[in-house]
Amino acid sequence: MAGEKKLTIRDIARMAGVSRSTVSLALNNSPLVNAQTKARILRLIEEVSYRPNAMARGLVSKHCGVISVVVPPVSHVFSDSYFSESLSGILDAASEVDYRVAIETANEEFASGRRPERLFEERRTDGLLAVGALISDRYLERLFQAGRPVVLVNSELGETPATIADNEEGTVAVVHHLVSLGHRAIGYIKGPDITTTGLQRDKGFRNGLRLAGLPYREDLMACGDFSEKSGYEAMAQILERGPAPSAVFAANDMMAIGAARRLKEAGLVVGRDVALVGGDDAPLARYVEPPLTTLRQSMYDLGAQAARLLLEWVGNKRPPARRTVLHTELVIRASCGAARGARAVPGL
Amino acid sequence: MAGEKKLTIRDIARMAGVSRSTVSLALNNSPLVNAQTKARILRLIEEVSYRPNAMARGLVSKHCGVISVVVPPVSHVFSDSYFSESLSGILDAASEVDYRVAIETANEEFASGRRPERLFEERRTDGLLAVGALISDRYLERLFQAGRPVVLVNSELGETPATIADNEEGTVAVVHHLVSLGHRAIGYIKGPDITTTGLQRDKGFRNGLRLAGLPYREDLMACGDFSEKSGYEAMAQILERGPAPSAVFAANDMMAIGAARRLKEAGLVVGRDVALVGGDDAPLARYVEPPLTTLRQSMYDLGAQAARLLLEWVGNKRPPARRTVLHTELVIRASCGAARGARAVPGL
DNA sequence: TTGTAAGCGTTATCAA
DNA sequence: TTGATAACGCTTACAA
Repeated sequence: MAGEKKLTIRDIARMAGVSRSTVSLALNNSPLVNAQTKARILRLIEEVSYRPNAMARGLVSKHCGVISVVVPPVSHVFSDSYFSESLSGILDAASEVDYRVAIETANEEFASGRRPERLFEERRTDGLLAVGALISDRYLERLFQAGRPVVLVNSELGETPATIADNEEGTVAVVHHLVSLGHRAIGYIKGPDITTTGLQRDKGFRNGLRLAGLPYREDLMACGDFSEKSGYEAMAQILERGPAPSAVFAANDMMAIGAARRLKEAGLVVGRDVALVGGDDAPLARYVEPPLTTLRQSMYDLGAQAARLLLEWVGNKRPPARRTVLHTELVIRASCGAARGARAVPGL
Repeated sequence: MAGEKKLTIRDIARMAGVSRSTVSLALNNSPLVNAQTKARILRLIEEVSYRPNAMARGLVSKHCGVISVVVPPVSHVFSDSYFSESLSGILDAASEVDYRVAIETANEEFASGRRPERLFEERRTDGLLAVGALISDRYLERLFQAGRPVVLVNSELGETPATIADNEEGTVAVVHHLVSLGHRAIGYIKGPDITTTGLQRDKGFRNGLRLAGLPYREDLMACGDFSEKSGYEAMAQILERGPAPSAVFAANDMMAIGAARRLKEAGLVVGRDVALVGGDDAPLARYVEPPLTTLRQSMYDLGAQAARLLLEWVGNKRPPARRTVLHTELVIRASCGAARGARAVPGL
């Protein structure tokens, strides 16, 4: 449509009556160019709306202005607030420094086919962010040790730089809260051992019991995989073994919601007969009936912070501090039994 | 770490004892190179794991291997299945042809600052996908008319190529279903007029009533903006005006959930006293109590299909057919009153 | 079928 | 302070 063909730095140089390098210097805001000349060139550039070619720039500078976010290959991965919120944080942090964000799905051949290293080798990305990596994702450590800029969002993997939430401390607080409400037999739906969050919350749960002088009861525990279904099944197992505990802690909200479904089937009313606590503060948590008490970790902040670390690294060529820890927060809602004096927060 | 410095096409040429252009031809699978030579070169490339520099390639080919997805600037945009599912579809379609996907947030200055045109001019993207664009997003038409590859996901904007769902027909089916259950007074929570989906469902609702020989009753209608809160408030308005209708259609699931909250406050039981239907089949729809009957549109498919169209366009340099229409599906769950003989689908 | 050479649009080096 | 000129790593006519 637009009859004009693409302008290059040559055209600008000619139009401004200077050389290409002068234009380049002006463009990159170098102090080596006369302020007046610079202003004149920049004005011209604005007028004719010239845009430097990013690929030509990148060819020389060795930077492409893109960071990549690796997410698990689940089809509805972004429906999970865990990922969607961290992505929002990442996008905001990247746009602050005019970087673009690309998404990579970690399908089966991703690690085995050395896709991440290819991304770097082909110069398609300047750095990698992995959200909710599993401890089996060794390729991330491999990348880090090869000197690639990599930051983990909410997981720990050896020395690889990461942002994490203090889920262990938070879970101690969860137990403390339940105990303070008078609960002594606390059911536990454990998260997967291959996730940092699962491990952290497990440690916290056990510590919490210890601090309260309560025993860790295997008969009240069952394992899940963070899915709703697994929470339902874990709850079923626990109920089969004996009388229902007066309180249940599930390592995340989806499992808590599954557990609630099973409890309801057993004729128990969550919030009255059984106190229930989950984790993550998923959007769903406030819509279920009753609204779910949960251990909130701000995935938005974890994502944004990780992106900032990564971008700094890319800029400085020097890895940042190994870990950044953000705080979790216990959000008390009706599922915990407001009647017993707990501070309740409305569902919406 | 790795002591070896980056290999270039020169190195490969030297090692293989051929010229650079031969390597290039082999790399691009050209028929102009001897099959044996090609095989030998490719084997060598594999052995030494040489990776062509994408930016150098792009500088010549004028393609960067990236398409961009524009999403609204809402912080939790990906928590909305509408966006997250379409993104999954887009990712899968892009990976089929080894393209990468970048995310762009359409914040205030996005359109006014001509960000999208910059992306193209700076050669940072090969094409644009807009998910759930508003009819006020005129910049998308502008881009299309300037010859830029743009495809809309689930919206219509002049001649711009798009994939859409047949929400109008689907909504006619919704009304038909409610009428067949015996409902005559159907409450209506209307979606925003600036969205294609809102308009489609509005047309469908009116058509459905007309086909059933029922009047469109202003007193049973209120407008929302697709948010849970707006659904709650719209329902409140309708209830203030008179006796509750026996059925309510809300133009999307979040508004339906808000409406359910208000109905519950009014002492009405959804699925028994009032039939409720939403739209989108959000993940939440099956978790609320009772599970929500909804008009499903597969955002995954809409996204994937749009991405395929876009990528074809980028490849061929020729715009695809103007529109692709995918079907919606009425998913019947308990909120519609299984007791009246409707086919019920379990909540999970 | 293969090699030579001329770009692609920048940045960076080094004189002037 | 500015201007030639040489990279950057690849593709593609064109020649051999």
